Amino acid sequence: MAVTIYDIAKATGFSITTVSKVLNNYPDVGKKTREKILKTVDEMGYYPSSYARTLTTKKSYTLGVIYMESLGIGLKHSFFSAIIQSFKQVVELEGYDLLFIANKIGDEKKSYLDHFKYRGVDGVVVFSSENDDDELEKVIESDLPSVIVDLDSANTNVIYSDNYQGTEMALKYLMALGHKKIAHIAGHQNTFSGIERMKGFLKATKQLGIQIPPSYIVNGGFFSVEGGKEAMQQLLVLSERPTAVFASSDTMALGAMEAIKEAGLRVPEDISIIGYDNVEWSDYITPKLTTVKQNVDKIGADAAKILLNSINGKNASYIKEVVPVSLIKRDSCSEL
Amino acid sequence: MAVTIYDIAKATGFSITTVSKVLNNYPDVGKKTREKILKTVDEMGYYPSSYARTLTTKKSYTLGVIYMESLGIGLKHSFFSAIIQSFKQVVELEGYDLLFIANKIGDEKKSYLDHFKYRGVDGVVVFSSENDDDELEKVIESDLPSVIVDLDSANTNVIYSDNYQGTEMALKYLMALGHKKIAHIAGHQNTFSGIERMKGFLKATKQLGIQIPPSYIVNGGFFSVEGGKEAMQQLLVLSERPTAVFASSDTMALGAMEAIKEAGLRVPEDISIIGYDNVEWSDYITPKLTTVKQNVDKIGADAAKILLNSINGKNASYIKEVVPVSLIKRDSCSEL
DNA sequence: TTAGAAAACGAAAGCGTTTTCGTCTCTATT
DNA sequence: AATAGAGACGAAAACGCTTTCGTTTTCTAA
Repeated sequence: MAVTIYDIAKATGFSITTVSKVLNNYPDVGKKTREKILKTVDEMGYYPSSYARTLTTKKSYTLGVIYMESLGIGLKHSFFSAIIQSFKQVVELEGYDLLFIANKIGDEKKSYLDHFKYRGVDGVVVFSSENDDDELEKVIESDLPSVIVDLDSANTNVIYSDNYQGTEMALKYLMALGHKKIAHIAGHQNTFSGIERMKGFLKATKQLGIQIPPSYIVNGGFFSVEGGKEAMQQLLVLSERPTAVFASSDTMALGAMEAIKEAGLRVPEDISIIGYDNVEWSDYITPKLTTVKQNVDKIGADAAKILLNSINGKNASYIKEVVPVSLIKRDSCSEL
Repeated sequence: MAVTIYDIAKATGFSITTVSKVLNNYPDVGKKTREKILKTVDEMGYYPSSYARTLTTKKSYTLGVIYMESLGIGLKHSFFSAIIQSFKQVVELEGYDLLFIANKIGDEKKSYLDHFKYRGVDGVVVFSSENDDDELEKVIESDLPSVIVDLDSANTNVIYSDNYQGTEMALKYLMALGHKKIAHIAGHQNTFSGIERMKGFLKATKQLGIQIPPSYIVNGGFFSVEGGKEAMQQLLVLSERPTAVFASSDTMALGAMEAIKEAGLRVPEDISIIGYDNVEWSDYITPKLTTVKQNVDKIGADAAKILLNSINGKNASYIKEVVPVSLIKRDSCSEL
């Protein structure tokens, strides 16, 4: 059907070897020959077959991507889609395409790893905050170059935001405003960022010398608005109500704000709120949400660079990169 | 490196033909043979090479996806990422993987079409609202099966929301509330949805028998918050101010709301606002935004089905599917 | 003019599959 | 006992490319 290297050879009168050579910029081919072949390639609309090529070279210029859909968010989560976007932009420069796979081949359910090997990807990037996934673990421990975003692991390259710095910044800011009764709406504890931010909260709070009663730490579930709302309601009925709340995500912060409003209180006058993520709409809600911003562009781009280096054998050992975050001060916090 | 069909053949003492046959469920192989081979396949951790397989079968079980990044939104746009998500889920069932390509191979910039052919994809899905893209046109007009989302074309399968129905519903709703002075903040007119909603507005408004002065139609740019705000500001200085505004997107509606607030007016008491898209945060802002919801899940899933049918030669001619929308009534509109 | 070096080119093997068609061995039928 | 047919299996070609290594041609210098 499509025109092959043989057609070009026949049309030009040279051998397929020579055609292949000009296609791959080999030096040992005459100038006139090269020009003639190139011209014919163009005229006949020839393009090589990536399959045939990969079959012999063992290099597919394809990167596998996994993202966790288990929470039902997946691509819709702007945190991930933004990272993927910037990731894609840098790998493109090197000629790599992205393959989103299903974890089944044909009829049988196959593991991600098997599927990636089947597809012959050169490397894998995984976007996931979720701990303890067997399939994931197999990919990480395999010899396939990989980088994993927003999760820690000793067995491959990792990159994630500095959750400790983030919580600490938030806490310091709140304390600078005079708050001492600070509560934490935690993200799900099966999630890397949920755990880290919780730990960060505990640590920073100790360092900064403020006492946090256990009742000030409530679980907000899977980073949902509803979860944040319910968590806040628990906080609201406390005899000694917190004056500020640090939520592990903007969605939960939003839920918390709703709960506060429904209780007839105001943000930030009665209770200050600080979120995490700086999602698109955090600047649009009322009051505008003060939040910790993750550097998604840098995370995506650096993840790409790490993976590319790993593929090219330039990484001696596994890289662990922790990306700084920044505090976006808006209107949801006020002085006590 | 990896174990091939030859290794299985050698280990079991059968020929590669027979091995291949059991792998592909051919009937002419003995029961014991089949079992033995299957066992060895499992033990040796064999998986076929998709490249070798595709090379002979011409079937890659790979679908190309294009989405427009020109507006700088791309994957981040929740409208697209939600559709991709549901699209992916149905094609996965048939064993297809998704390939996100760059529009270059190696060093040279190549067209999407060339790249898709190079990669040997079985079909292409394009997510784009943008008219007049040359590269896109080439893909659409090619013999590659394709489906295009949120854009109209006579040369391939298309699927999009019923923008006429959407605008009409919005307008009727506004009129039922007593509004007659209704303005439109239009989306960019190089965009399919921008154009369609504008046309829909004109048409419905005529049918419903209300007069709209030209000054009531303002351009909101590329569906940005900023653009919506500026557009609203133009509306605000009119001698006869509209009492309701239909914006072509939630983002622009949000911008409009900001402009109104800054002008010291209130939504919906002074001006009613209705958006389009039902983005995640439209339920979270104050007041909660009344908006037209697109059925993204259905769009994605049906796009997948259409493409799959097209690949399997089941579509006699090109399909055009228009998906109904629904009106989400919230708090940003009130009776006049 | 000629030997040797450099430049151009091609033959062939190999990559890992699928698939057609042929061969061989049974079993069942007459 | 002979034979037709079914059941199992394998040889070999084909898919489209890359790459090594050898061969031929052309050029340079003595």
